[in-house]
Amino acid sequence: MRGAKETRERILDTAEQLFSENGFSATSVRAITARAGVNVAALNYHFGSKSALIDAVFERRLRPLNQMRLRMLEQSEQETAPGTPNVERLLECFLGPPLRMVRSMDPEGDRFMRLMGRAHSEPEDFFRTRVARHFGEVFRRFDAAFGRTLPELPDKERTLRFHFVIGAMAHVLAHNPVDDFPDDRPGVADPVVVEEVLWRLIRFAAAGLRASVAPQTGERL
Amino acid sequence: MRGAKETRERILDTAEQLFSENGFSATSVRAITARAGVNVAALNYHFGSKSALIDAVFERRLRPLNQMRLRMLEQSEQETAPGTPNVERLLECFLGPPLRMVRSMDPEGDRFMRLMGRAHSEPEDFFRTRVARHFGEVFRRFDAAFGRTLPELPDKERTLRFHFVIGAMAHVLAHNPVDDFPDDRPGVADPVVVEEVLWRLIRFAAAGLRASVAPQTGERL
DNA sequence: GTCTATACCACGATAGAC
DNA sequence: GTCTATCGTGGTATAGAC
Repeated sequence: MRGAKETRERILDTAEQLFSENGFSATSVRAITARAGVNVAALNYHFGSKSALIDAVFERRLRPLNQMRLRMLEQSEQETAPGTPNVERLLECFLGPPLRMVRSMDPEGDRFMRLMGRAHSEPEDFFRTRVARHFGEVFRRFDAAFGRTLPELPDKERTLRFHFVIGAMAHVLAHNPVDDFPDDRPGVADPVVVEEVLWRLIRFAAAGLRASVAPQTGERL
Repeated sequence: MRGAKETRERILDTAEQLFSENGFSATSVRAITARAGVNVAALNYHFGSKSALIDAVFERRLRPLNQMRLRMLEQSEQETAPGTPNVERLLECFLGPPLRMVRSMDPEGDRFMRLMGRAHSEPEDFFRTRVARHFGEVFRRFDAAFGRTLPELPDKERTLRFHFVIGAMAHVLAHNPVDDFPDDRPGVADPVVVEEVLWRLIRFAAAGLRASVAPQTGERL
């Protein structure tokens, strides 16, 4: 009746929507296939399992997003060569694509980014094995770039601070306080609000990354 | 055969352990009751549902933790009266109790804090309705305290930055990069490492909170 | 009031017909 | 490629022992 491509894509869309609304485990494959108008077994045929379907949902969105991050990173490094981009510029390359995907072009981007934030705290081996597979290279590339921009910062300290930035980003993506931010509740799709929050996050993170590595001893109180 | 108190407590302990190891949905009530040595219906008798059991697990740990936070906040405000505590001091009151509960006194604390980090990204209404019920007052109290310490910062900006701090904290709690931090892999229960990471997070967050509210216009690139 | 035994229905996954 | 039938397991509800 329909082409295979179409069915696969529709299952993907429906799954992404239901996952973002109710979470992964609360969403049954029967609910997905029912709304997509296909048989339960069709899902298993195309994806093998519910777990693999979740993989596919992430894969579809994450690849272009991370490609965008790396492309922006390369461009910013070329523009500033032979020097290095400043911290704010690096942060925009890293935080801009995911933040702007929330409530920008398509409503699907919004849904998916809520999923992303959520995935950062999934059961032990979820984030590590699935998301980290795509995220690993991006993490290392940006971690190295930060190292070039902040050469005085010890490696361990810088990497830990990068983790702090990722945590702040994930928190914003998961339950976005973006909505509650302005006084005059704009439309949820207002790109101005996203841009404001993005730059406030960049400024916050830049200050944290640039903080001096303190003497530490006897600092309590 | 056993007292009700004992059974309830044992279910709670077992559930906390299994939840932290495998996540909420991956842990079946049958697995919990089997390991606890009680019947499935005993769980439903004491807690009503799996969802309510999750509530109870959080309730038991979160109450004393937030009491500790508020007690430390009050003490720091008394000690600095009529002035206000500095940002670092406030952050220690807020971040210290949860961070130190990881790998400090009892092994249960470790398990539970992984759960806490995980809960920050649960399906839409999970964190908001369950955890936020206990967390709401603490959030408002500390948000107000930060407002007194950083009076020049606009309210919206400060609250958003507080969210960034919470995100960084949650990320550290969930998958703690604490373990990977030092070169010479100490015992996982080493309180020195926790204290180091705590202070690095405090320093990072303090710098971010103190960052100037920028002119913003034309800041890109 | 505290708990066990057990039944109920929805879930994820699979085998096999078409 | 798609569907039907079916299996094992999940959360929950009920009956009744003590």
